[in-house]
Amino acid sequence: MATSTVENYLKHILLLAEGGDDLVSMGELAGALAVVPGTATTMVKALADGGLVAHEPRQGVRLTVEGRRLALNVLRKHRLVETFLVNVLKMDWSKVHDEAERLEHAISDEVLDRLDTLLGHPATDPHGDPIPSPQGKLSAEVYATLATCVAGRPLRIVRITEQSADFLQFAEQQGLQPGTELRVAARNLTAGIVTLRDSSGATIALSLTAAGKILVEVVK
Amino acid sequence: MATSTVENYLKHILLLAEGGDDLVSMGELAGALAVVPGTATTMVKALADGGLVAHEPRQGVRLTVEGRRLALNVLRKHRLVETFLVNVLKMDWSKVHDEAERLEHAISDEVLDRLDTLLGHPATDPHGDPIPSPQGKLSAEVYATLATCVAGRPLRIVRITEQSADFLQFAEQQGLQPGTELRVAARNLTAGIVTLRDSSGATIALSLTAAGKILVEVVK
DNA sequence: CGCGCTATTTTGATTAGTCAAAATCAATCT
DNA sequence: AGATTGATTTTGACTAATCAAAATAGCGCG
Repeated sequence: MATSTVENYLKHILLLAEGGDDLVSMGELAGALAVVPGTATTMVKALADGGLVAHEPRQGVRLTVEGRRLALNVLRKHRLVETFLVNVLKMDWSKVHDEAERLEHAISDEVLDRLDTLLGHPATDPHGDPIPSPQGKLSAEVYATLATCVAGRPLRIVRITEQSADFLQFAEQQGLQPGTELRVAARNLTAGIVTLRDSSGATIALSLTAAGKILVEVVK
Repeated sequence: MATSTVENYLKHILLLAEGGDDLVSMGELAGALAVVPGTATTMVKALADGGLVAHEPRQGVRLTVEGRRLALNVLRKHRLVETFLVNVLKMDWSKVHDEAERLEHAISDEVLDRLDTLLGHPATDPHGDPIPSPQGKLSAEVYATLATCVAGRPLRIVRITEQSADFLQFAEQQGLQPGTELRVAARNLTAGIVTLRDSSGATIALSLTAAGKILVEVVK
């Protein structure tokens, strides 16, 4: 079994490779892991020996097929655990990241699957980030809804999944249409109300049901 | 923060001290932790430096007040996690121990509290072992019920918490009275049925409600 | 072409935890 | 008492992961 240090290196290489090409520099990697560059070099060479990454000296590092498989499994654990902590344990989302950072290395694949079932196979975590599928697909085409996103993150509306004229008209009046950028200001699960704030600073209140019809993506 | 190795040493010293006096020999400790005796000696001296245990050379080791506090916290995490895995995730109880062994070192005190609330502040884990209170009381006087115990463990009835004549008469007819030794043969939560097997090998079926009225302790 | 800047790699040292095997202690048994 | 036995402690060595600081390789620029 990979140590949790190894899992962390793989996960960060995956995340850093997402934006831009898939070759990650030692500087970036060391920064993300909060270690000095020399440490990253040493570890990456060890990972390369184990067949988990390919190291191009002085250029950077890239995941092998096997390394990517492991990295996606860790990322899946991280995001499902975050979803569990927010949706089931009602934890404040600002605290869940650190918690998930430790739990992602401690839970077995079986617990992972059972959590997934308990949560109803969510497609994104509460930040709107996509959860890799069990088969290791990480789709950027999966969208969160306004009902499942935590407050704070800048979002952009991509689709309204409700065709009734009433609803569409209401949405349009509120300025809620594909392309609109906004963020969730507050989310009250017990009251079933989601409050939004658009770029002009105006707030809009929506029922949880209505919010669930509006697909969004995270603005980078 | 104590490393998970330190937490494991403390937890095992606590558990080994339970039966008999509170001085634990290096041999016992090394055996429980699956390390060679020399390793246990080295670690125990380090723990003594940190004020977590008192080491009587050639005699054994005992927890300090602070060490006991930490050990009870770890044990509480272990047993609540086990309860969560069995009651919420419906995991097979034979698998939960190893899982909890890892998770007990990964969850924060906040998650611990929220799990406790989610589970309704259980007094014992699914094995019938008492869960230490948040204040660090580990009561041997807390009993599990036949409704909450997993199958397999040898149990002894200690009390029937139902005074109606009907119920007591039924219990007596089935040979279910304080002192009777038996074990849970099967437990079907969805059907709400618990099947018992007494020392003669006979089986008795009970509703979950009825089983919940019968307090038991684990036979050592 | 050669110089210097910056990122990367190498080197040497450190910490936590471990094992194997040798040394030591204490208690018992003639 | 003296020898034997069994547990405990000590010693020396190892692995994984890290840092600090020195060495090196590329790159662009004059």
